[in-house]
Amino acid sequence: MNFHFNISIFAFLYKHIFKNFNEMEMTDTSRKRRTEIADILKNPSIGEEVMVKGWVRAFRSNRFVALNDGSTFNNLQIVLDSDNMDQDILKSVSFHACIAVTGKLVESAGAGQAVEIQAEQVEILGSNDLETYPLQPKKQTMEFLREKAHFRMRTNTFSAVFRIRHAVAFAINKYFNDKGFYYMHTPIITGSDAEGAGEMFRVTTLNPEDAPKGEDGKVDYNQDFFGKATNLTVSGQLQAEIGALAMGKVYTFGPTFRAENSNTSRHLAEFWMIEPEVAFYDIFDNMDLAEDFCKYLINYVLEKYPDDLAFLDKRIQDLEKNMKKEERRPMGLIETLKFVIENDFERITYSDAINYLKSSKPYKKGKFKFPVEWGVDLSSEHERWLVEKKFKKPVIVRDYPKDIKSFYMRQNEDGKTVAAMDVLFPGIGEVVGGSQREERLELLQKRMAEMDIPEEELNWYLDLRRFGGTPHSGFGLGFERIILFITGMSNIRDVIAFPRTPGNAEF
RNA sequence: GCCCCUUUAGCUCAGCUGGUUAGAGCGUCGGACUGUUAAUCCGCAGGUCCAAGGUUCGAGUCCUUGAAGGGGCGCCA
Repeated sequence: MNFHFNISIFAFLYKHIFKNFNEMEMTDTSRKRRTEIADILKNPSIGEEVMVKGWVRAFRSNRFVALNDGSTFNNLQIVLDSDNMDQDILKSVSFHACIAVTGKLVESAGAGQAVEIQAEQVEILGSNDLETYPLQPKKQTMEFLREKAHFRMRTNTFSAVFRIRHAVAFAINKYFNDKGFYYMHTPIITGSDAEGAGEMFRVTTLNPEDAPKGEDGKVDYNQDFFGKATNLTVSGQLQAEIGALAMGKVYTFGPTFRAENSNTSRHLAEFWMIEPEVAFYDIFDNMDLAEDFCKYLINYVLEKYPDDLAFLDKRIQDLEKNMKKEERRPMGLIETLKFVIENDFERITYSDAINYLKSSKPYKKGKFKFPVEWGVDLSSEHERWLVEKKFKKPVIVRDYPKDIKSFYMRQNEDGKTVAAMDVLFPGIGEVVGGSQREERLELLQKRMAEMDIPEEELNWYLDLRRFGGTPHSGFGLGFERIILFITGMSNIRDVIAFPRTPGNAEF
């Protein structure tokens, strides 16, 4: 009785829970285990029968399919015997259709690839109607593909970009882990609006059309979800300092939101930022870390993703063929990346920068639009001149005038400057912004008062100085900006899957 | 937020000082093709010239306003 009961339970489970699995086995090609194309190309087992699944990148001569499954930049060639095939299936083998192929892996008879599959069975997993499908097997503009963001990852360019994006994200965690940093998650929703890094997005559950009002007629955020006004984070730095002053070395790596109306190829409203924060580090340790970190990330991609980089490199060269010499990049992509990791970043002070700019040709000829004067922030034309013309490599500028920088930066002995540093890269400008933090309570309080930052909001931050404080430093690195540099793409909207910018939040 | 540019076939573009039925390449579709590498070759189809208003005998072309996209600048990472 018991035995029979168990049997029927099993039959029930099999029938209902494993039903889908059972149905999958009905199709012949699905029964075998699928092999990823990256594995086949890395370690080809000639003569063996394999099954691959992927998307058709090209179909030539009624015979050759270039198949890509995303596991690698490279395609696998499938050879079809079109005469001895179901003609309906053959017709469905079209651009970007999804297919499963079973066949024998053989050495390729043609040039251009080492191995190929002699197809014995082809199954159409997802057909593709080319009369309505927007993508074409040809060069398409970035602007067009941006509008078709749900398809653009199927292209060589974007799949390469997003593989590299993954690689850099992984390398960031590896770098810090190997160096004994702790990965810290700082809040996405913050109750502090004193962070001073830009306009914030309000987070609320109140009905904007019918929000409760206080006696002063203003919205009463005491009745909001958190009992106070809250926003999306613009920086995890202040909270990361809490971590650094307890765990020594920490870093954050998460989304950041800025409601600035910035319309440039270097700004996003939602982007990812890496913020290491280290106890006992001064501004020079901080610069060493920033430089070593940037070089590590670039080197990691050069070592692990050469095929993707080579494609992006060639893509840029093709693009620049029709451009005037002075508009082209001075070096190829891979050449530039190698140059950056093999040379020291130039290190100058803000005052040096002003002097260099004042003795520059464009300054003397009156070509700069913005004033070059001690105390005024460098504008992007000045930064570009320093990086692209004067030094021709990344430049770290430090010791900025205190009046153009944030309240928490450590005041220097001269009484005029703070221990701030920016790392500037060719083509994209500021990639890193950081500083040694002001650890002296009185000086910090004085600075906050001068800049009208209420102490009550940041008492916890001041406590870090009151109780067991120490000198410490950190910086923020724009994740998409470093991806922009490594991939050689020219618009930041093309290195994030679903860009959020003023007036645009599609997908 | 400011300045500049663009908008013509599915995509990328040409279209002269306003003047017949608006063109090309690529793609699609149809055909050929068993060693191709965004294959190639032959053929057909495909257009509310961004929108609204205006000037004119006549507007893809000139003017005004708006929209969308791009580039530069500011703010920053």
